[in-house]
Amino acid sequence: MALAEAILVCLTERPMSGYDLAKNFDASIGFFWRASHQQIYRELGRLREKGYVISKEVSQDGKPNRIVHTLTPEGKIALRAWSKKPARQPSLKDDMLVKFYALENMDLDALKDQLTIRMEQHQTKLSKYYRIKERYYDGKTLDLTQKGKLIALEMGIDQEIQTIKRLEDGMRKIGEL
Amino acid sequence: MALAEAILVCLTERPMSGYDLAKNFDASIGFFWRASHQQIYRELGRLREKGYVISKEVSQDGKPNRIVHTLTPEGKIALRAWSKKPARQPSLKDDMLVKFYALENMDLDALKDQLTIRMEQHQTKLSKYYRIKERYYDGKTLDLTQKGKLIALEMGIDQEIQTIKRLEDGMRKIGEL
DNA sequence: TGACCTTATGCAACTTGTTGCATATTAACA
DNA sequence: TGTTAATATGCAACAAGTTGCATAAGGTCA
Repeated sequence: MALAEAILVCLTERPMSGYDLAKNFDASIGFFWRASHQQIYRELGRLREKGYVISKEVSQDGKPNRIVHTLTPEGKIALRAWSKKPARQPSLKDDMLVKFYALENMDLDALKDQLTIRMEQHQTKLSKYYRIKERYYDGKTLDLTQKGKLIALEMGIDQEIQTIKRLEDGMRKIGEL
Repeated sequence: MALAEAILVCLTERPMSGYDLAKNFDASIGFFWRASHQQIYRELGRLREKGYVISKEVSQDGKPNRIVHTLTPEGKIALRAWSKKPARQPSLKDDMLVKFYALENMDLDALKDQLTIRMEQHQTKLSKYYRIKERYYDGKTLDLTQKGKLIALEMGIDQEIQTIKRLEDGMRKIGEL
């Protein structure tokens, strides 16, 4: 389960509240590991129990109190240990591929519409990646942390490009039937 | 939830037992939607409750009885209805990308080993796909059912090729650090 | 003034997926 | 003769992920 580790990774940067983490997941590490705020809060509870983070309530005026979570040395050790454990291969689960597989039983026009929507979604994601790359990485001097993030980002970019190509190809093929 | 539909798709071909379905998932549709036999049996129970399949016990001598599940007209209608519902975009969840993202906190040598293993796994999958393509599809006259399966297979092939390239690229990049 | 958005946290119920185990029969093997 | 593999089914417990809701303070818009 990499959610715990994804949270620990975020906390290496700086202490954060659950809310901060949820925002962070939406914007950066969440490209590679999606999680809802409910999941994050539950996981933070477990990380606290294990002693991988310590949590402190901070009062703010006007807004509700924040609970800020800080990575402990034990947490950092756990993260390092995780880096040595084999990464499990991601499960290729895709409705769309099942639909292609079952083409005979499908409504082709509906499938084409879905393909179009999917292509747009991937295009949106790609544009987002490009914007981040330009803004934070292009033409900058990068340290190791940033270089790692850039590699991950570039892998994400390639993945989106290839996915869009593949979907276009699928669209062409069902058009030729 | 496409597990129910993946099972229904399999049953459009012919009535099958849970065991047959589990085998089938290992060999064909499971490339795109993985499921354990436990999951399949549980889901078959639900499909029976909804009236999408009917189940009959068939005695065999020597071996334990099989429970053979047949798709009902209601099941076929449900499948058609599903084909019109938007496909949800697959969640890109990948340990490896999280590890790249968190490069600074990772053990680089361990990461390289993991990359090598991952590349081999994808290579194995690719070879499997090629064997199936050669054996069942190349140079054959295909009906609509088979054409759909071929498109899905070709998308799978492309996905594996691109993934391997991407991993090689990542390997090269961390080598250059 | 009411409706809605943002910040901030979290419970409860449910579905989905994984792991481990249990049962039963036959055939092949060493 | 005992072990293992293949066939065939399934429960139980747990982990992970989703959906819906609840709370609470303040700000913005019409």
